[in-house]
Amino acid sequence: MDYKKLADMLFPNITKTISHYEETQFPKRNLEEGAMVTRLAPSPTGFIHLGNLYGAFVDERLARQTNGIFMLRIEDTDDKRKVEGAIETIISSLEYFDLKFDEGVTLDGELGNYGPYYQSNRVEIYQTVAKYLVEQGRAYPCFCTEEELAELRKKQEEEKITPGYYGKWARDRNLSFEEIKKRLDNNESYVLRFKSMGSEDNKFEIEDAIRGTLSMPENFQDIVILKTNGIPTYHFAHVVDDHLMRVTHVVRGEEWLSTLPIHYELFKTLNWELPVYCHTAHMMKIDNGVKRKLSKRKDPEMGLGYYMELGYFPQAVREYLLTILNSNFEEWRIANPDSSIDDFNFSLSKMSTSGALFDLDKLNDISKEVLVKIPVEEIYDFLLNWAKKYRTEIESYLINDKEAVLKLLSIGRDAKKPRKDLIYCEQIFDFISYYFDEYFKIVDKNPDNINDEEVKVILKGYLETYNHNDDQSQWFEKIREIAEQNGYAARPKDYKKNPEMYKGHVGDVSTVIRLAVVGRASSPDVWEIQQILGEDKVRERIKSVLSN
RNA sequence: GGCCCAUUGGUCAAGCGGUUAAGACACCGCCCUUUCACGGCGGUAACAGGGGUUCGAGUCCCCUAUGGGUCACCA
Repeated sequence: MDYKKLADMLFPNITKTISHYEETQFPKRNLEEGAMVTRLAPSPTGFIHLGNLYGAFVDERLARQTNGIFMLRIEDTDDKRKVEGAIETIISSLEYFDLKFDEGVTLDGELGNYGPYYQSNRVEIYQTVAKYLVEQGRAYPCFCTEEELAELRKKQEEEKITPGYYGKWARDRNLSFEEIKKRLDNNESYVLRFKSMGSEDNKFEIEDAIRGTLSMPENFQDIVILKTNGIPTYHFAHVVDDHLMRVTHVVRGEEWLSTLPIHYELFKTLNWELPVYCHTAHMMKIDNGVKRKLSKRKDPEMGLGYYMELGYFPQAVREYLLTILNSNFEEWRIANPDSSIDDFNFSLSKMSTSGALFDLDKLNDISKEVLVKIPVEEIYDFLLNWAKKYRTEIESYLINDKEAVLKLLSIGRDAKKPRKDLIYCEQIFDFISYYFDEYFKIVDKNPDNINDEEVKVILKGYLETYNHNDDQSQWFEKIREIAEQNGYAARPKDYKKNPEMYKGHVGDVSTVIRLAVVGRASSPDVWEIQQILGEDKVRERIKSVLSN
């Protein structure tokens, strides 16, 4: 068989060679020693979840840490899956979480010299490589129809042998030139298959930067590399692109592990250097007591949009991700509470190989720690931006009462043991919403030992003695007096010693006041809140309860 | 079903042949305290099971179980 002739017949329009691309168009990158080139290569299905962010974060850390390149390539080789606006969603979601690309697809065009960065625009490149494989006798056209393949599979399953297109089952593997020409002239459609030389019985070893040495069987399937429409499959595009784009580290989910032998054989056949593979564990979710992989269909709350709508801070999410990404991060953080995460030495070998369950409690806890270190002005700005996008009805409140909001957010923050109340925007607004009359509402109940009559007595006394200019201790002294006058212990300790002597203690009294002013049984310091509310609002709220 | 990967408390996880098997989150209790939050102290709770190898096994080997992944002209 004259493979050269076959190649020319199959690809008459392909005139460039691989070395043209390797030497002229996509030469080796001139980066410093050890610089890693990573890529995020999503398909534009429009949905991006926490697991994707997890993987993207690995890419980003690696590139950032080594002064390498982090690029975005769109794997749009399957138009059935294309979703309108998906790319915008992907880019803006990642941007929200502070993941910025050095190269590749951006919101306004493409950046970098190794493009195009849409795989659909790289067809000529793939075909050039495919043509080479045909010339080498390592790729051939296959005219089998879907039905024929289904039948083949059925037969193989009945005989209980490994299904697939390989060896003697590869019907079109040894078609003669004339036969192929005849079918081509006949306009029959075909796919291009890779001719595998591997054997199921042979094993090979490969290093994975996360998992260590892997032992896998060789690939032996004649996989499709170009589909009927001339577009490559993932396997082929991955090998060609990551080689030509000079990617050094391929970070991807563990679902790719089982196709690694295919990629391995492709790289070897083309005599290209293998990238370092990094197969990450999946992020899992607990569902009816069982752990399972995150699913885009079943787990919309795992979508990044969910966190953006609730207004989680990117710093918090990044920090959380890092704790599950690298097991020593938390200890490092405790030792270096004020360092930037850029100073943390992220390491692939410290990554877990089993899937982590997403833990919202932990995220929230980390978020509290992170937010307490962010200046209130910054929190305010973030909150406002969030409101502009997701809660337009509260935007004007935040703007009109900016000073008050800043103060509300600051209560108890700069103490030696600062309060850690703030987690995410939705929660933050709820936390301060009592300030706004339109949102103020009494939601909790008075203590059981205090009936409505008693409540009025207490509030009446409070209103009569209230002086907005009292300092905090003067103010609380008065509350103690009210407590005592009405049969409550002025100090909780007294009450604990002799509970039968009192109706309750000063805490009960202040709860009544807190409820009238803030609307909730739990809140930061009432005196501070009152100072922010202003005298009129305080008196109004007390009066309103009294008049009920 | 074949192949591949995984398996330490409720969760995330240290651990690389000898440890009282760390730590964090969650939970519970106590303390601080006018509530809450913060903080402090303490507590419950784990090596999936069975065989080996070894003086000694969470750590090495084998089997089983469980979970996950993958077996497309999807990525």
